[in-house]
Amino acid sequence: MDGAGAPRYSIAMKKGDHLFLVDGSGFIFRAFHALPPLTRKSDGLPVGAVSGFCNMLWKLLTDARDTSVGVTPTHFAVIFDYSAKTFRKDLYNAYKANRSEPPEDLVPQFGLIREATRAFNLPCIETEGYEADDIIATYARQAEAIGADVTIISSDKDLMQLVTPNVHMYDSMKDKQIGIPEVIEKWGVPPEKMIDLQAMVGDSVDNVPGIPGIGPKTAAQLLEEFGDLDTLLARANEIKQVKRRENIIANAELARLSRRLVQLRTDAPLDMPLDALVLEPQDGPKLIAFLKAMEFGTLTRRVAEACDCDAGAIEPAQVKVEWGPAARGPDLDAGASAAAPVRAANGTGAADIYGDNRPAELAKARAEAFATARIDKSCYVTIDDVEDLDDWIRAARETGIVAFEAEGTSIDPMLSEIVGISLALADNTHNPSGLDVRAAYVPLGHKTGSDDLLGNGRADNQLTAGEVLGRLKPLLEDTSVLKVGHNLKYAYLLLKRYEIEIKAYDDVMLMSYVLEAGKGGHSLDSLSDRWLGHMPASFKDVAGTGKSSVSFDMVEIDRATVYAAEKADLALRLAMVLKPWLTAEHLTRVYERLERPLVCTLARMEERGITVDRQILSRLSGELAQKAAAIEDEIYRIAGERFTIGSPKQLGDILFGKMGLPGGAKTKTGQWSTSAQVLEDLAASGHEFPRKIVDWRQLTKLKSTYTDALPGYIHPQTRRVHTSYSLASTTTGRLSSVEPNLQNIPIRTAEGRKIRTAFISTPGNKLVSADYSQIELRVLAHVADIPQLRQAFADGIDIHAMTASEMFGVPVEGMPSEIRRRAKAINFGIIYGISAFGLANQLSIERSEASEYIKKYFERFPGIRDYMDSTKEFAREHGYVETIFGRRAYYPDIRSSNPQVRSFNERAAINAPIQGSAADIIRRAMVRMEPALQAAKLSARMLLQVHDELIFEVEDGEIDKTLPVIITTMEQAAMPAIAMKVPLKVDARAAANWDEAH
DNA sequence: CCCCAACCGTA
DNA sequence: GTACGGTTGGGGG
Repeated sequence: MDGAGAPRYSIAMKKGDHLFLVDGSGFIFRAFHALPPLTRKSDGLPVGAVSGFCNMLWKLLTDARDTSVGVTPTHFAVIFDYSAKTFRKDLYNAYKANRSEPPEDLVPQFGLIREATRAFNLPCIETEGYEADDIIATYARQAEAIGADVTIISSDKDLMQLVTPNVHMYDSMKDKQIGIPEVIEKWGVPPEKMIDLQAMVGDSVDNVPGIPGIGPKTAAQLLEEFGDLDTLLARANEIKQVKRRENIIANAELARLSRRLVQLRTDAPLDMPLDALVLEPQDGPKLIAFLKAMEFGTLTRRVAEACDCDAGAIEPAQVKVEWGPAARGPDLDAGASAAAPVRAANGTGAADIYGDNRPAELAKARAEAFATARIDKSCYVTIDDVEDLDDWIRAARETGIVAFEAEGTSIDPMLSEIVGISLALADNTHNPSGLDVRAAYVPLGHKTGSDDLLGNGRADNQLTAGEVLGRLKPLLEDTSVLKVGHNLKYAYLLLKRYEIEIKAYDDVMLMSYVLEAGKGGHSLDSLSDRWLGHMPASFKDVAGTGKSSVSFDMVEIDRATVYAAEKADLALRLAMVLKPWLTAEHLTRVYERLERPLVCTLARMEERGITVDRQILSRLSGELAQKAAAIEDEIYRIAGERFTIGSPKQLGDILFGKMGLPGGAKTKTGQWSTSAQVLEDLAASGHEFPRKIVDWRQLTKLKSTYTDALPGYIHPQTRRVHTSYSLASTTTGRLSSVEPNLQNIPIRTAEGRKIRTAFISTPGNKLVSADYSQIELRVLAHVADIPQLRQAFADGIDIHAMTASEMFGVPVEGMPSEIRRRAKAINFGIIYGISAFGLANQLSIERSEASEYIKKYFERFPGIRDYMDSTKEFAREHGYVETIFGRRAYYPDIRSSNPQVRSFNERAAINAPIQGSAADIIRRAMVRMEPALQAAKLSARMLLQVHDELIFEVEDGEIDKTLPVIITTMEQAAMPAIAMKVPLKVDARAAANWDEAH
C-alpha cells in the first residue's frame, strides 16, 4: 500500500520494459550495519541508514535516467516487510525466533525510509502477512511472464532463487550484478536449485533448521550428485559417509519443512498492480524538502543541481519521527550542534581536507558522500616513463597530499624487495566536492613468468628501481607534502632499506584504531567495507592462493596496477573521511601523540632487531628433547600403552577412562579438561601420573614454541631477530608482537628462563632492561583515587602486604606469605574486573569465601567500588571507556541482554582504562626516548617493548650515563599531560643477556 | 590447505 | 577475573 495515497497513473507493462524492485527492508539492515554508525542529524536523530538509502536511490535513478548507461527502468518499486508475523510463522513457530529486536538507533529510521521512498515519488509497497521477498517474487514472475526484464536491488541470498536469464539482482553497495553465473560461482548451484540448497543448509539468522552438519559446500555437492532434494532424500541410503547418511535420513522432514520456509511465494496478493509501478518523473522540490529535513547537505545540493531547483528557497519538510529519548545517541554533543544550521560541504577539495572549522559537519558530509561514491577502477594507470612519473610528482607537490602504497615480494618488510609503488591524488578539477581520486601504479621490479637458466626475466615496460626511487625520494622525504597510507610501518621499513625515510605521514589504519578500537578490524578491507561500502580486490585474487600463489613481482603488471592503485585510492578516500572525524571526536591529540609517532619509532626498533644466540638455543633444545623423552617413556609405562600425549582427547581417555581418575572441569565442547589446573589438582591429591604430563607439556612447549622456532626467525643478512609490532590489534592500546612474539618469552620457571639467556648483546655492549614497577596498580590508585594506595606508593611500601594488612588486620612486619599471596591475587583481580568466580578459581577457594574477600576489600577501599560502578555506567552510556589520556576502547556488547556476555564486557571495560593508561604511558616514554637519548649524546638503541618493560642495547662505556636518562624518561612519561597522583617507579639494570638484565 | 579447539607462554 | 600470539591435534576439504 502506498501510504501517501498520491494518485499514480499506470501504463500497461509490455515486453522489453524493465522493472526495478528494491528490497527496502534488506537494504535498511545492510546499510545500518555497513555504514559509519555516527551519522546523525543535528538534533541527534540517527539517520545513517536513511542517508545510505537516499544516496542509493538517487544513484539508481540518475543512472536510470542517463540513457547511456543502458539499463533504464520503466517501472520501479520499493518493497518492505510489513511485520514479523507472516504465513511462515504458521508453518514453523520458531521461524525468525532468533531475531533480536532491531538496534535502537535503527528503529526511528524504518518510518523515515518509507518517507524517503515517497519523497522520491516511488511506490512504497508492503503487504500484511507476507515478507518483502514474497512480494518481490510475485512481481518479478508477473513481469517476466509479460516479457519484461527485472532487476532486484538486493544481495540477499534468499532472493537468488528468482534469478533467471531475464531476472537479475544488483548489489548496489558493491556495485555488482548478480546473474546466473554469479549465483553458481558463489553457491555452486544454479538459481533454480537455491531453494533445495537453502533447505539443506538452513539459516541460523532466520532460524530455518536445515540439516545439521550440512554446509553450502556439502549441499552443493549433494545436489550436483542427486539433482534435487527429493531425489536425495529418496536415495539417501546411497550416501557413502556414514555420519552424513544418518544425518540426512534422520532429518529428512526438517529439510522438507525448511524448503517450505525458504521457497518464496509467487502468488502474494498485490495491492498495487504491476502497471501502476511505472516510474514517474522526479518531483524536485518535494525531494529536496525531505533531504533538507534530513540535513543531507551533499545530496540536497546534487539533487538541486540535477533538478535545476534553488534549494535555498525550499523549506525543509515537516517529517514526523517516532522516536523517544531512548533512541537518542549518548555520545551526542547536542549543546554544540543542535542549533547549528546545516551547511553543505561545499568546495571540499583536497586542499582543505584539514582546514574545515566545523569538523562534525564536515565529517558527516564526508562520510555520507564517500559511503556511496563509486570507485572507478578503470581510470587507474600504469606509469612506465619518467615524464609521466614527474607529472604525478609535480601534481602531488601542488596538492600537498599524496596517498601511496609500496608493494614488495613479502609481507615481512625485512625480507621484502620492492616491486612497485602506487600513488593516489585527490582530483578536484572535474568535481568540486573532492570526490574524484586518480591513482597510478609504478612497477619497477616485476618479472616475467617464463624462467630460464638465469632465473625469471625482467618484465617489459617498467622503469628501473633507481629511476623511480631516485625521483620519489625527495617527495617522500619532503616534510611539506603529506604522505597518506594504510599500515605505513610496512612501507617505512621497506623503503628505509632503499635509503628512503618517509617524513610527514598519516596512517588511516591508526586513525581508525583511535576512532573505533573494539568495534572491528582496521585492515584496509574492513575500513573500505565499513566506510566506503566497497570491497577491494584481495591479494589472493591477484596472486593466487596456497601452493599455486606467487609473490607480487610475478603478478602481471596490468593486474598489479589495479590491485595496488586501488589500495592507494582507498587510503586517500579513508583519510578524507577519517581525518575530519578525528577532529570531530576530539581524538586528534591521541592520534598525533600516541599513535602516529610510534610508526617510525617502532619501525626503527624492528629494523634493529636483537641478537639471539643460535648455539644456546640448539643446546637447550637438545636438553629439552632428552628430558621430554625420558618423561615420555615413564608416561607410556604407567599408562601401559603408547599414545599421543599432546592430544588432549587421547590424554583424557587415558586419564579419566582407562586409569579411572576423577574428572574435574569440562571444556566447552563437553570433553574432560586436561588443563594444567586440573592436572595439578590431581597431583595434589596423590596421583603422580598427571604431574608427569604437566612436566612433559612444559618441556615440549618450551622446545616447540621457543628453542626450535626462534632460530627460524634469525635474519639471513642481519643475523638478528626482527619482531613485528602491531599497533592496532588490541582494544586497550597495548602493542602486540608477532613473528616472532617476543612479548611472551618465558620467565616464570627456571627451565623457561634459560631461553632468555639466548637473547644477548653484541660484544662491547650490554642489554638494559627497564621496567615499570606495579604500573597498573599505580594507575588504579590514580584513577580511583584511593588514599591508602596513594600513601603506600608514596612511601614506597609493599603494596600487596599493605592490602593484606588493611583487609586481614595482620601487621606488615612478619606477614605470612600465604596472606600476602591472597592479597596479591585480589589486587590483580581488581585490575581484571574481579568476580567471585574468578577469584575463587585463582586461589582454589570456595566461591563464598572469595565473595567475602571482595566484600571486605570494598569495605576497606570504597573508592574502588565507586570506580568500578562509575566505569561500568560510563561504558553502558557511551559504549566506550577512556584512558587518562583520552584513548577510547569500545565495548559494543556491554548492553547485551545475555548476562555472561554483559559481565564479560563489564570486566573488560573496568580493565581497559587501567591497562590502556599504562599502555599510553609507555608509548609516551617510547616516543620521547630517542630524542632524550640524542639530547644526552648517548648511542643507546631501544630494541624491544614488553608492555611495561623496554629493552635497550647500550655500549659498555655509556651504561652509567644512560640508565638515568632511560629511567627519568619513563618515570616522567605521563607529564605534562597528566600529573599522576602517585609516582611512577622504574627499575633498570644492564647485563650481557636478557635473563640477567631483567 | 584451512579452520577450530585446547592449551600455555607473557604482562 | 584483563590483554595478547603460537603450537599442536584433529576434522574436514
